[in-house]
Amino acid sequence: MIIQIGKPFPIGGELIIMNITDIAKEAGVSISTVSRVINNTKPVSENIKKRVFDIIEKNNFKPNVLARSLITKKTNVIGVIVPDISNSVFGLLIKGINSVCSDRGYTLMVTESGGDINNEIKLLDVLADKKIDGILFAGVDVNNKLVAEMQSKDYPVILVTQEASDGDGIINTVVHDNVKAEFDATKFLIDNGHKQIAYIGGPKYDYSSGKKRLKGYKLALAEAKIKLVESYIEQGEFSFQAGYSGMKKLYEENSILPTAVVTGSDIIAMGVIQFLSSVGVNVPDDISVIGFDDLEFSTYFKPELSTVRISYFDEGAIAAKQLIELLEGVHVIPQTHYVPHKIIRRSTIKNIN
Amino acid sequence: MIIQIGKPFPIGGELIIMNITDIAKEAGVSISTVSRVINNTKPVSENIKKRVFDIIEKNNFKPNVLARSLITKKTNVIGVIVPDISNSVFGLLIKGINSVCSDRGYTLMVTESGGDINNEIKLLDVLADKKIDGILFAGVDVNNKLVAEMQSKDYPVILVTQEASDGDGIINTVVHDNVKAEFDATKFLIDNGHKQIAYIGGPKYDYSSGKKRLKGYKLALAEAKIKLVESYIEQGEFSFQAGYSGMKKLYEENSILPTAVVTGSDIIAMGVIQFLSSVGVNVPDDISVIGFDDLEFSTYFKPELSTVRISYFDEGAIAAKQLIELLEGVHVIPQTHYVPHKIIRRSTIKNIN
DNA sequence: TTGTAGGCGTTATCAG
DNA sequence: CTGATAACGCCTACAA
Repeated sequence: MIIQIGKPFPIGGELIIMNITDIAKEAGVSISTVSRVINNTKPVSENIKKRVFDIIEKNNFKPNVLARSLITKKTNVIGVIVPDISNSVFGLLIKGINSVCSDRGYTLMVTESGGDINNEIKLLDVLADKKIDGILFAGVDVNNKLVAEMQSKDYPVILVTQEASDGDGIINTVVHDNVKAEFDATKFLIDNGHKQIAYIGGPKYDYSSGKKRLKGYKLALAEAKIKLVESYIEQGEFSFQAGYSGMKKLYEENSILPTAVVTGSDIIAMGVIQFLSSVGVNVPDDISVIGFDDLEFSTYFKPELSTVRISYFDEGAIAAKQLIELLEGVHVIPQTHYVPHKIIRRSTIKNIN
Repeated sequence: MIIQIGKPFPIGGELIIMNITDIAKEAGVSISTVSRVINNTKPVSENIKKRVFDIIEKNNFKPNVLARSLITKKTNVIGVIVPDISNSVFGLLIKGINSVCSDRGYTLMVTESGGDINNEIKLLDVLADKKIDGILFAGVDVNNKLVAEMQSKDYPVILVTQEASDGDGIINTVVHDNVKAEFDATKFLIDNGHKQIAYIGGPKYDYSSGKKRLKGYKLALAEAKIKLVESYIEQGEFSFQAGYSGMKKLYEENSILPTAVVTGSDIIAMGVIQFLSSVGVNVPDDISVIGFDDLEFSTYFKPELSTVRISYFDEGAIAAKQLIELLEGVHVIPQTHYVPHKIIRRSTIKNIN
C-alpha cells in the first residue's frame, strides 16, 4: 500500500516537470524562440519550429500559466458568483456558462454567496485576488452600491439571471424578462377565463425574481381591468414551505377563494398545490395554478405543473459568450439582453371560459 | 452611459494597483521586510510592522497570488470534476465541498466531464495546468487506468461519491457504501413482507452507482434465500425515462409481477411509479417502490417517495477536509471513508406481512 | 532585526 | 528569423 505524505508518490519515481529553458537547451535554441513557437507570435523557421514542437511533444511540456499570467495579466479563468450552488436553477446556469467557457479555453472559479450582499462584495474581491479575467454574477438584489462596486474593479462583470435594481443599462446583463414573463403567465390564466387570480411569489427584497414578477402580475390584472385584491398577494421565500404556508394564509384569510394562482416559482407552486390538496381543493378543477422556471421535476409532479419556461442554461451560455467577447477586446455597449421565455401548459390549469 | 471597451472604466479614473515594492518604498523599508510582515514568517520590530500594516491597509494592498504561487508552488485552489453540474446530487456535493473550502481559504475550480472517461483524463490535465493544489474527483467508472493516471500527477486526488472499481485502498475515497445501502433498501422491503422484488437501476458501466447497488440488491435476496429472477432486473440510465421504460419492459415481460421494486435512484423510482400509474397499478397498494438518494423533490412527489438518504453534502465536506489536510502536510494513509446512509420511509412502501 | 540579491517560468523589447 | 536581457511581483537564502 502506498503511503501518501502530503502529495502522493508519483508511480515510477519523481515527476520531472520541464520548463521552457530545458526545452530550449534540448532544442539548441534560445528560450525566446521556444516561446515564439509556443505562442505563434513571431515567424520561426520551419525546421526549428518542427524540432521544438517535437521536443515539447516528447516531454509533454506545458508552459507554466502562473508565470505566463504574471506577465500577460490574463489567466483565462472566469469567476462565477451564485446564491446557491445546489439550486438547480443555478446548476443549469453554471452548466450553460461552462458549456461555452470550456470550449473557448476558459475555466470556471465558482463561488457561493448565500444571496447575502456583504458576501457578494467579499467574493468580488476574493475572485479579484485570484486574478480572474472577469466575473459572471448572479445576485439577488443588485443595487446601485453593488453595481458601483463592480464598476470600480479592474475586471468586467456581467449580470446573469438577475438584473440591477436601479441604474439600468449601466452594466451588461443577461436575463429573462421577469415582468413580461409573469405578465404572460397571468394573462394566460385570464385568457383561460380566470378573474380571481392570486399571487404567491418570492421575497420583496429580491429585485428580479421578487419585485419584477409581482409587477408583471399586477400589470396583467390592470390590463384586463381586474381589480387588485391585496389579500390575494403573498410574498415569501422561494421554497415549498413558503408556497404551502402562503397558500394556507391566503386560504384562511379570504372568504372568497381565487380561481387561479400565479406563483413565483415551480417550487412555490408545488407547495401551493400541496396545501390545496391537503384541504381538499382540487387542482385544476377548483383552482388553477401556474409555476415559474420549468424545472425538470415539474413534469414529474402530480398534477403536471403548468409553468413558464426560463432558459437558464441559455442565459449562462449567452452571458459567458458576452464576457469572453469583452475579454477579447470586442467593443460592447452595456445593455440588457433578454432571453425569451415560454408558457408551458400542462395539467394544472383549467379553462373556465 | 459608460462605454465598456474591453474592460470597464473604473469610476474615478485608473485603478492603481500597488505592489510590494511600492509598499516598501512608502514605508521606507526593504521588500523583504514587507514580505515578512505580510506572511508573518520572521520577526519584525513592532514599529515597522505597524507602519507597514498601516500602509498596506491604506492602499488596500493585496499581494499578487500569481507571483507568490510561482514561488511557493501553492495556489490555494482545488479542482473539482463532476459528471454533471446541474444534477442536484453533484450540486449538493459541490456545495459541501465549498462549505469547507471557502472557510479554509481555498477556492474551487469546477469542471464537468459528462461522465466520459477521456474527458475526465483531459480535465485532470486541464486542472493541473491551472496549477490547482489538488483535485476532488467524482467519476463514473474509476478503473485502474484512471487511478494510475491520477497517481502519476504531482498533486493529490481524492475520490468522492464514487469509488475505484479495482485497486481498492490505493487512493483516498469518500463515499457512501453503495452495496450496503441497496442491501438495506432491499432488506427493508423484505422485512415488510416482500418476496418478489425487482430491481431497476443505473447502467452497468457505472461502478459505484450501477454495479455496486445491484450487488447490494442481490446480496439481500441471497441472505433472505429469495431466488434471483433475471427478468426482474433492468439496468439503464439514471433518468425518469429509463425508470419508466425499464418498468414497462419488466411489466410486459413478466406474467407474475413483483410486489416491490428496488431502484437505483429517486428519479428512476419516479419513472417507475409513473409507468405503474399509467397502467393502473397502484403504489404502494399493488407494488411498493423504494428510491435512492433522497432528493428534495422526493418529498413533493406523489406518493411521497420512500428512499435511502445519501448525504452528498457531507461527502463533499469530508472529502474537502481530507484533501486540505493532505495539502497541509498531514500524513494520510489511503483509505475509503464511508458516510452513513439512512432508510427513509414515506408513502411508497406497503407492509404486506 | 533588517537588507541584498537571486530565482520562480514566462513574455516582451531590442538588437543583430 | 534569432538571441540576450529586462521585466512580471513575490519569496527566501545569505549577509550584515
